[in-house]
Amino acid sequence: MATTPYNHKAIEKKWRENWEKNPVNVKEDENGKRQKYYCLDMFPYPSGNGLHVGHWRGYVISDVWSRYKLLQKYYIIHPMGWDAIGLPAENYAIKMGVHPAITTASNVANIKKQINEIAALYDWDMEVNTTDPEFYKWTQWIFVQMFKKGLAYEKEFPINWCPSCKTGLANEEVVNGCCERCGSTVTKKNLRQWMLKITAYAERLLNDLDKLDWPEKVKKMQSDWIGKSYGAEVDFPVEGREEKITVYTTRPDTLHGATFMVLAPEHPMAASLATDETREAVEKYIFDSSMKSNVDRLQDKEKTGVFTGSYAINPLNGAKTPIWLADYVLADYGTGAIMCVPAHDDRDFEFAKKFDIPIIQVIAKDGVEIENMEEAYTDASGTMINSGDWNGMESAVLKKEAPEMIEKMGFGKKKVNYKLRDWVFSRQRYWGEPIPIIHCPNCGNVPVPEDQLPLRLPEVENYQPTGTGESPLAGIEEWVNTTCPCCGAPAKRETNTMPQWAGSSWYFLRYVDNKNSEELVSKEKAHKYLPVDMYIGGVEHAVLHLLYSRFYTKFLYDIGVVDFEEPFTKLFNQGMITGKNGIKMSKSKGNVVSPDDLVRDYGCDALRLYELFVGPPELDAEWDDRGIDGVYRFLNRFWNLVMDNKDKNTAETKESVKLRHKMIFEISQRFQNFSLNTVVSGFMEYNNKMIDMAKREGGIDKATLEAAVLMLAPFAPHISEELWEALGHDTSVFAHGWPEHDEEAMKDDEVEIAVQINGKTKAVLSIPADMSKEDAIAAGKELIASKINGTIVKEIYVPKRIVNIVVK
RNA sequence: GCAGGAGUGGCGGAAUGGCAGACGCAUCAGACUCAAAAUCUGACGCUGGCAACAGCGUGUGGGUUCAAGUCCCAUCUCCUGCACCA
Repeated sequence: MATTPYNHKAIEKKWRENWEKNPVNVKEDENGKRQKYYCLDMFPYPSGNGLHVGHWRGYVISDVWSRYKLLQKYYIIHPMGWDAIGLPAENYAIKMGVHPAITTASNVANIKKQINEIAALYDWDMEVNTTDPEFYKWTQWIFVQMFKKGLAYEKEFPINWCPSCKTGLANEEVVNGCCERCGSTVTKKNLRQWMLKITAYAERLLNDLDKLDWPEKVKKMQSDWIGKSYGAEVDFPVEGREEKITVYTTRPDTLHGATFMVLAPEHPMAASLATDETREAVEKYIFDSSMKSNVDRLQDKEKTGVFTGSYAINPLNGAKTPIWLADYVLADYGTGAIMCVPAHDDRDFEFAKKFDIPIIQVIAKDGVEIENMEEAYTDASGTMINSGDWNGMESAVLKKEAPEMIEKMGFGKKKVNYKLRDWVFSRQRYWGEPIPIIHCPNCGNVPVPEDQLPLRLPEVENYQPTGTGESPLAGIEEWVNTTCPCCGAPAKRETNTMPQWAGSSWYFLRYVDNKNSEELVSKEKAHKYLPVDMYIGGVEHAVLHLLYSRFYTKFLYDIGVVDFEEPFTKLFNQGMITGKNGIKMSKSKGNVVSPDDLVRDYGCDALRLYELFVGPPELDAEWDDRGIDGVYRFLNRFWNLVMDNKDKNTAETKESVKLRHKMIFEISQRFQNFSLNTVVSGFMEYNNKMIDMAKREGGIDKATLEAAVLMLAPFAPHISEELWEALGHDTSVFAHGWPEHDEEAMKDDEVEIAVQINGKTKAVLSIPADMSKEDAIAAGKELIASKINGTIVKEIYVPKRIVNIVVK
């Protein structure tokens, strides 16, 4: 037995203090000997609830990976900070009845303490906090640069409005018609807004996804969100009028089958198309639609619509095409008007059936026209029928060629459309960065001069949201009233604030130069330390934060602040830790597991190991406290193994060297595959093997123990440091390099093979590893001779694995 | 509806087409102990058998292969995302 039992409390205390004095991370390249590795966590917003075991997991994953890279002789950028400005923090403050500045400060202090319990490599010199004016100075500076480039602009239009959060929302923040944060049904409100022209970057945001080492799922979500489609705009003359109606279609090949046209009720021409007979119904429909929320529109699966009384002329074949209004057509996509081909589109088919509109099939599979169509034929493959000159063409070919043909015929043009909309960037709330714009009656919108940034958020008595569409800042006269920086005339400040995403869109750049008062980040540091090599966080930010950050980075690239276009080279989404039955941990469910007790009883090292042992890091896992006993027992057994054998000077044997190199090889490979749960099981597996060997041979050599300690260090840094010291080292385990395996030393002389008949194992046989095929088969056959009934038709030998005798 | 992921013992989960169930939890038995805990040793997919052993087993049904959890086709269930984007 070990003379000193494993005492996690004493060891962890000792090494915390030690690291405080002598940090283990190397922060420089040591004259080119090391390369940088920037491993980043999605920074938390400092909630008052503190951390649970689920939060730990992401931070443990990133720290294990950082330390692994450190052992691989990189120097590590591994910072942490606080996403403390914005709605979540403000809502919490309102709930507590305390000013957000106070709650965020105390929450930050609290969570920082909890995060330190993880014993991660975080370099607190790099810390940033989005509420710090020295930080949001640059958040505002970026806005000013965007304004100067015409990418930040003002617009009044009906935006998504959350009646509970009392603020406007970006499209990305609306999930199934509800507020992403609070779940309230989102309504429309006509408001003056600041917008960011993210659509100007749609193509680049889409194309550059190819460059990224990101989960395919996230890339897909982003490309779906950007939603590029190829098609054509087609101009339909309106019978008896000068104006034309332009529709957008991705299926111009089906133009001959267009039997009606539908405009969104919000279309500018909608009301004017009514005739005396239809006017009343049309106006009612337009009014009713305007009263419907987005959710109602989505939920009413039954199509509604009204005939305007007017007709358009199909420019291709001169057919008279009735014009309808219907709210299944979206006003803000394409041109807000569509041509309808009921034979080949489900929605148009449903509408035509309901309102008894003719259906003309123009694509036929194998040239056969369907009688009594019961559903739309949406398969794009087939040949054209009922299509004049186009008859007989392959529809797939025509689909590609039609836009240009239409362009040549002079009644339309090729057109690419995106689902992505510009970003509604202003919020009618207090706890956000003030938008640095001054409204001057003479000069219009003037940005706050850069030397006057940061534009500080004023102290205010009442920070409750007003709900009127005005921010609480609008009530502070002395703040609102100012003078124009251009002409000196009395002017008013913008009172909207920025959304919570503003700071998080670029914070990762600031970590590496967080005290620079002259620049957002110096060119040298940006070049040296950025971009982020590994970004770790939950998948919930797939189209919010991660899209915005890419947009910001591309903009900063365009204005020469950084020399790369993509902020996060590799992305890893960790799975969520849930309570029993996969229920999300939350205070209200009462199923939150706090790490505090576990750290006290089992130690930080044990919890770090267990966080990853519960399952593959990318999958969700149900938390079960009982399992932590297993990793704790492992640590104790490993401790005893090292302590009992460290001073024995056991000589290396061929077997112990083989064991060591196999261990190094297998664990390294699992690390490399990011299979962190099997790395932990690998520790246990080889620990068991080392214990057996030590028992069998009276000891185990030191080099093998050292290799095991080194590889355990990223997961369990405290015990590893202690054991490393016990093995006679006076420098940190992290000053050493990752062990290398030797192919030759791993080779087995004897291997066990399975001997099968028709693929079923009948016996196991030990043979020399280099035995010939013929000999192996002969040996296998001899062993199972009594079980072979029938004639042998084939004999298979897979080296070092299997002999299979095929019998008929 | 569309897209992506998953389905393996009592449980969490392992398996470059090559002995399914590594590793761990729980359970059971034994050792140590006056006793318990801790620790150590062993058993542990299902069915039949005292046993050696035999048969069956990776959601379901087919297929390819000497050999399939793994590849192909079909199908069911669950989770996630998107959802009238023309």
